Amino acid sequence: MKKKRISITDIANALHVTPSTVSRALNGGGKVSEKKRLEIISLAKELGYRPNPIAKSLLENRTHTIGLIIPEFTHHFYSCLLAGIESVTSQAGYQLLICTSNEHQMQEIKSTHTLLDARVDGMLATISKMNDKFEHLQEVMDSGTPLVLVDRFTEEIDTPYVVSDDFNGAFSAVDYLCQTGCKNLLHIKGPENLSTTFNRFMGYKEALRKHKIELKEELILESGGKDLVEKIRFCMTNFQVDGAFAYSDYLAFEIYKVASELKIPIPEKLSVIGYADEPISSFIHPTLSTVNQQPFEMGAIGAIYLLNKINNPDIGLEVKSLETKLVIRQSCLNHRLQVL
Amino acid sequence: MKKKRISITDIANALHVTPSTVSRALNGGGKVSEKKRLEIISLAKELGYRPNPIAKSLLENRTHTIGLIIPEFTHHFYSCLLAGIESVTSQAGYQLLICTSNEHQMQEIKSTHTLLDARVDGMLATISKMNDKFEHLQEVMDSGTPLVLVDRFTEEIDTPYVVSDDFNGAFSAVDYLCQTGCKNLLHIKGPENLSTTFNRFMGYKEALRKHKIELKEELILESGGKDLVEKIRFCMTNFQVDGAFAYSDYLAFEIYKVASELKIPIPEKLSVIGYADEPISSFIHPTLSTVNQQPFEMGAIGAIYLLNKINNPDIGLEVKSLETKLVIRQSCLNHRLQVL
DNA sequence: CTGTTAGCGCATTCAA
DNA sequence: TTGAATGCGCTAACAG
Repeated sequence: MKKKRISITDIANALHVTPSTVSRALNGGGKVSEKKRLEIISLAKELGYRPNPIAKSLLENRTHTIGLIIPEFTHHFYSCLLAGIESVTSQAGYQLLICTSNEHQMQEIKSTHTLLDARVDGMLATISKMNDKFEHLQEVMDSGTPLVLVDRFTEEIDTPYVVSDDFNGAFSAVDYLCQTGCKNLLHIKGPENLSTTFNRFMGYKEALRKHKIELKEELILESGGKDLVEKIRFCMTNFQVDGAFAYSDYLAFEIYKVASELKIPIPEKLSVIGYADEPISSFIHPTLSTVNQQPFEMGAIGAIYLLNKINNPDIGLEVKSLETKLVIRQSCLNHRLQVL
Repeated sequence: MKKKRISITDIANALHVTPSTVSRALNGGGKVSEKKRLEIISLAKELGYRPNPIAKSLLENRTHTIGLIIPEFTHHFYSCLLAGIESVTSQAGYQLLICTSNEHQMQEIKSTHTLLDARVDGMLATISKMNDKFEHLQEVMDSGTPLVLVDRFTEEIDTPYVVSDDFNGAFSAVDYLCQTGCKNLLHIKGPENLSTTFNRFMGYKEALRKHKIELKEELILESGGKDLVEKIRFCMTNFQVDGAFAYSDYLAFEIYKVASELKIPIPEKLSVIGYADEPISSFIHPTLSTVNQQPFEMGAIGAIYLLNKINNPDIGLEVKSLETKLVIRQSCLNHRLQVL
């Protein structure tokens, strides 16, 4: 059984004063005689008094709690995001209430309601992949609860966000491939309907354009279906692919598999760049070049934006497209680059 | 500004009844005339009324919230643990309040206070590595807040826990190495003062004893210092090491490095087994054999124990040593096993 | 069947 | 300087 915690009234009774006096003594507000003040404070300490934030929440209509919705926990990207968020919220004295959507819109909607019901002071959300409706987010906005979108965003909702600069991240990767001499560049796209998928694809296209390389539809693969490996195999056997840029590191590993099967050496005959800088990337053989999205910073900045908006609701719309870092490892040739 | 949510009183006023009546109508308790009941319910729905859990918490002295303390977020193990916990708690209608200790005792102590102050209904904790004092956990116990220890535990605190069966996990790994013919078995120990370090070491010893292999002190390495790689190199050059069991996958990778440097082929001349089944293990070359600890299950069971204790404080002490799974991959020879 | 009263723990009036 | 009263939103005991 949870023990009753000692309350302001308990110590008031013990000292034959009223709760109001104790409250004042403890909070410094109002005037309390020095003698009583010291008595009260020392007794409070002795009894291990700790104010009940629940009561204060009810009174102040705020909870010092921030709600977080993420698609899932087990991807390294989200772990880092979470760590970044936690580092700033805990610093600022806020608690973190966490929900997962499992990438399901239904669960995401449920989570927003849970967090709204919990009266969180603000909400951070990475919206799930297949979102096409945003009423639940609008509801959050309408309730007056500050909302910040992280990693993924939608133009439907007019609220601060922090995303990764996918366009330039992809551009820098493909640009590098082109600079090192690749001519036939495979791209494996991400899930449909995701802004990140679109933006990385645009970055890919832009880099090709810069290098005056014709865009070949047959080198652009959707990752959705079951037959991805076959499609990759088909491409690599028929189109002399010498460079590949994948939407994710995991998709890049699919390329590794096919290359190994077809005895195409990486990076000698094929340069590969993934996306996300999963820790695996630096352990796999050959180590995978990739684009680092700085998820920790993303989380931290998102949390800062949220705190800003909580503390000043009229603040202007803060948005950020976070710079990425191209990490070149063994999966890319680079001697041709040095020649340039 | 956070908008005032509509309350039971609002709808009471609108309908010219008292809040009590509304409360009864909405909760089904007590008698309310069918007519009023329907009126109230329909208006509540129309106005989007949602009960304020804060108020209920104050009244009931419980928050439907569970506090969680983990060392950090970014190791895959903890992500899975977290996912396992979340799956159970969300199912049961509990919220998750999360704190990190960053493996620092000070932060862990602060976190317990934060969660205690938040009046969580129960607490799940993975105690940090260097813990030598447990007053803060005793404080949690004394407050009457159910506590369950996960992954790491201490005999100082008499409360339910779920840990991995490190002894048998290690035993099965080393037993396998012995069965496949390894004679000189290196072991890299984990951090000092950790029960897991001790138990895995005991499993190692027991397996050697079973196979009547003499324990050689010089083949047992501490992982603490900076000079680990040198110590591994020294061992491998001087003692014809043909099998290695590391406290973690990452430590196993250190062995990979030295082996590669010394041109000792894995698994032909050296079989290696790590611990934890990090996702990296199945991507690295050669893929690493390891011991899977079932972190998701661990989290889930821990959460179940906690819920049990919350719902029935007098329940007996539930403890579990979770079975591990030996995962054999390319880093171990196995043909000799098949001969047996 | 329904209204009144009281109280969870606290801070903030207003009076004294 | 201190106490008394009020209310945050809700439920429960009691009284009609």
